[in-house]
This record gives sequence, C-alpha cells and structure tokens, in this order.
Amino acid sequence: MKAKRLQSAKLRSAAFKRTRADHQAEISEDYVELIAELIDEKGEARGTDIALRLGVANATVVNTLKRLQNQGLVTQEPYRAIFLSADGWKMAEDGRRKHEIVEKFLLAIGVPEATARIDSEGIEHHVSADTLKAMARFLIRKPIN
Amino acid sequence: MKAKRLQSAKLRSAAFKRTRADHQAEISEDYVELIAELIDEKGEARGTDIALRLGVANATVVNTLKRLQNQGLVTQEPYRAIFLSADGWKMAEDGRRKHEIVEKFLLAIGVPEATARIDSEGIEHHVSADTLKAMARFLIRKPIN
DNA sequence: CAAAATGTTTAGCATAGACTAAACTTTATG
DNA sequence: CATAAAGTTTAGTCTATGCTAAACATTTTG
Repeated sequence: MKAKRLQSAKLRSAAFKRTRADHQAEISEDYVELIAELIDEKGEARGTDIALRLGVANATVVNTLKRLQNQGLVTQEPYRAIFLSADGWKMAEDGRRKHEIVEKFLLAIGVPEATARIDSEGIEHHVSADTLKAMARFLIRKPIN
Repeated sequence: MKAKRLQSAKLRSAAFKRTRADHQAEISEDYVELIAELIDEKGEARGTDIALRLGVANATVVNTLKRLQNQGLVTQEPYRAIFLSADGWKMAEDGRRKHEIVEKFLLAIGVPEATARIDSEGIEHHVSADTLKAMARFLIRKPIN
C-alpha cells in the first residue's frame, strides 16, 4: 500500500511539475505561432502587431522576445522586424498541425464550432504525440463508422 | 479584410488572456483536488503531504494556501489541517468528474493508458462544458458504432 | 515529561510575465 | 528635410509562484 501511494505521489508530482514547465512553453508557442502567421500574412512580424494580437503591452513583447531569443527560437536586431530560427519554424509548424487536428477532431465529435475554436487553443498545448495520432486516426475513420 | 483581421486579432488576444488567467485557476484546481483526495484517503489534508505530492517546498504550499483561502476555497488555522469550503468541494468534484471523463475518453479513442493518464491531467483544465458533453456522449455511444 | 523528531510558518530572495511612463529610433509627410 | 507620427526600447514597479534557511509549534518517544 505504502509503495503504491508513493508511486502515485511521484506521478502526481511529475504531472504538476509538467504543468509549471508547460506554462512557459505555452507562451513560447503562442508567440512563435503568431510570428509565423504574421510573416505569412504581412511578410514580416513586428512588435506592435504581436502586442495588439496578444492583447499585451509593447514592453511585454520586448521582454518575452528576449527570452525567445535566448532559447534560440527567434532572431532580432534592435528596431527591426522579428524572424524565426529553424527551431522556431519547426515549433510553429508543429503547433499549426496540432491545432488543426485538435480543432477538427472536436468538431468531429460534435463540439459546436465556436467552442471548438476556443477549446482547441487550450488543449493544443497538452496533447502528446500519441493522443494526436489517435485523433488523426479517428478523423480518417470517422466517415466509416 | 481589415475588419476580419481585427476580429481575429481580438479572438486571439482573448484566447491568450484566457491562457494567462487559466494558469492560476489550474494551480487552484490542482491543489483543491489533491486536498479532496487526501481527505478521502487519510481523513485530513496536511501541508507536508501536499508538498510531497506536488513536488514543491512546504513554504510554497503555505503561500499558495493563503491565496486559496482568500479565494474562499479552503479554510485553515495555524498548525492545523486544511479543509475545503463548499466552493472548494464543488471545484474538487467538478475536477474529478472532468478528469474521469477526459481520461476514459482518451482511452476510448485508442490512446495508450500511460499517455491517457498524463494527457488527461493537462487537458482537463481546458475542456469546456460543451466539449465535456461531447466526450460523455461519445463514451455512451461508443459500444454501438 | 523532556528531548528529539516532525510539521508549519516566516523571512528573504529569484524568476517570469505583466504593466505604465518616458526615452529613443525610424518612417512618413507637409 | 525638418518635424510629426509611429514603433521600439528602457526603467521601474507589481503580482504570482517558486526556492532555502531559520524560527516556531506540535507530537512522539525514551
């Protein structure tokens, strides 16, 4: 009994630690995905646009971009537009793919469109490769059963 | 075009704000659910147990419990065990229910058990009532199609 | 029942993301 | 092309969560 309880304690603590670490990763992903979108849409990503779309102050964007630069996700020079590194593009692409699958999946199981859009934003960051695979599988099979 | 872009900016910014606000709610929920579990298992919840299971320092638990107390989720007296308020119990119950449905749902679509356990922890906090309903519906129908 | 072990709290510090206000740079325009 | 407008950065502050170390309270035990 004691051993089992200890194991479950370890599992939970691991999950909680993941929650904390994930939060930073989530913000990174949100920024990186948005930067990719802006580059696609307008040809370049600029601080003000990021701030506007995320609903955050310009200064906050500057701060966070410093972190992303340290993490090697973006490159930037003072007063210039923001670019994604190879890692940044990869993260953005992965995010888009995840997002698309999760949203379509929610629609497929009958979640209303508006809700699917909202929930997929939150769920996206917590979906492992296994779960994504299961969702994709479901989407392929859906027409049959 | 401009109007559409503006609308999508608003949507995204709303989503991002939700992400930020959610993070605190997630921590509250994790604490409250764990306290409920401990009370069920051992008859009472104590600081050390919470710290051990969440993988966090005792002092951190004290800090966070102060916030939960301010939010009216727990009650506590110095050097005594921790109790849940009516609101706290409601949150814990809702969390358990959500968690159970999400985990069963993931298993039902073919996600491996270990992954389902992990992912459900993360997804749980981002699932709306609509999505939960859709998942529950799926679980009921699953045996048929 | 006093000392040791256990549990809890306080104090002080770090980090991350957010804010406002002010300074500075670049771009656009009269 | 000088000045106004727009965009970016810096400086300083706040809140939240985390940490360690030390102080304090309770419980257990020799």
